[in-house]
Amino acid sequence: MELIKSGINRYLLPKQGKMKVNCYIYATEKLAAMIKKDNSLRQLTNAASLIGVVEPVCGMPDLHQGFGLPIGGVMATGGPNALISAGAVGMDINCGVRLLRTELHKFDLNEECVKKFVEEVQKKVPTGIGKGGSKSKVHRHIFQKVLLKGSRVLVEEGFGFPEDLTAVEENGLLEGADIDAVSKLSLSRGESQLGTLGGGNHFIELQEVENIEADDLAHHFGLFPGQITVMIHTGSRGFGHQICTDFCRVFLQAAPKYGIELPERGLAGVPVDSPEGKEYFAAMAAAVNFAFANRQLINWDIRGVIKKIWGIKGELVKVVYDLAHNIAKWEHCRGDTVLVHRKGAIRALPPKHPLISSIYKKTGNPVLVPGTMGTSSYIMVGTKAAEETFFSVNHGAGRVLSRRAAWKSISGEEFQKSVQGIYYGKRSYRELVDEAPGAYKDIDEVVKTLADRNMVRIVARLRPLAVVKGKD
DNA sequence: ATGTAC
Repeated sequence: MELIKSGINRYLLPKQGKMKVNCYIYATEKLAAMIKKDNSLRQLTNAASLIGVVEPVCGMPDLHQGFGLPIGGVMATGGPNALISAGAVGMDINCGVRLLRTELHKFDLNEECVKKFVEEVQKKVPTGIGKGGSKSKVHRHIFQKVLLKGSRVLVEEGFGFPEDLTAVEENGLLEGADIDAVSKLSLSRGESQLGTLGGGNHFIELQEVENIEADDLAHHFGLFPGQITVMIHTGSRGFGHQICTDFCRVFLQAAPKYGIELPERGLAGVPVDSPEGKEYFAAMAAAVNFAFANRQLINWDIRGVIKKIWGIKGELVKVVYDLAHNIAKWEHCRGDTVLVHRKGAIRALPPKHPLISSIYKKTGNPVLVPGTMGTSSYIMVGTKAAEETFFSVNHGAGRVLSRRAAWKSISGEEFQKSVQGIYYGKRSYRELVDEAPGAYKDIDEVVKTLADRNMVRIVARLRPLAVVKGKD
């Protein structure tokens, strides 16, 4: 597939065949070469062939093949033919990241309390998939309320502070959720999973601020050099997964009725105003709210751990920000209101944007980009130039090896070397190798791609000290 | 990502 260079770190995949709009891929030369190796460009052109799609379909520098839309894909739809696609949001609805900041400095930590942190978090937060990872401590009536009202419910129930809510995308609530739109199976899978981490790439990481690149912004975000932070990466667990599965089936069956031609099964979509489209949106919103609340509850557990180990009050552990990686939302961009599907992409609103939470009006919303379990994470902010991607930027490093390939090609020795100095508890090579840094692209290069285009500004870099991961 | 498959 031919990519035409089109400005700094940007390639045009021109409209051809059944495509209705152009695609843009954001990559350095090196990253573009990686992106060409899997099926992700084909998937972007398929998305660009859907009815009602708005130009351009975007591929982020961490782009890689997924189900339907690739991970790192952004697809907006609009106008009378606006389509909604469950596959273009992804299986893990509102998979996302929350960052906490403490008043601790790295000099306040020693090896012993870093280990203690991991042990205590493992004790408090259920991890892994299936039964072990699904022992929620909140009552069923809270679960149902959460689906409709988001993370606010947990604050009301005593699992957070009102201040937490102002530091969450959409204040932790996507309006329009409806429990009747959610299958019984989703509800039964979800009700025991609020406050659980999951497996795969989900994690809780203890970090230090290793470098600050924009003093003014870092100061506004409450960050200082050497500071200890905690990053939470998780989503809507089996609840969102089941909703995606349910509606992919519904959409696949309903699409012909609306005269929608599907370039591939994973992109199955229906008009957003159709009964099926409305029902999916209502179910997706419930999963979005579940995931915001999931991170809020884990946040609360971490406050407990920090208090136990360092004696620091929960109020002094603040939320920097919390945002979604997998979501579809109506957003205002370039004089239009469009339904932005982000699948492995983050919203990065520039300063003064009307949708930004008041606390970040002056700076733009913090953009949290996790690295891998062995490499640093980044905090950035979007600029006005991010308008060309519907204010979306890359969400992580992006896989370069599949799980199987990682297991086959990364040796125990290589794995150990790549996570040296990072405490990850009593987890084996076998359990973690598919998350090895070597299975991912170079986060520094990925982040630099959009920074060099001035679509983002780098604020700070966070170095991992310890990580809690679930068993698969 | 995920009761890793219907």
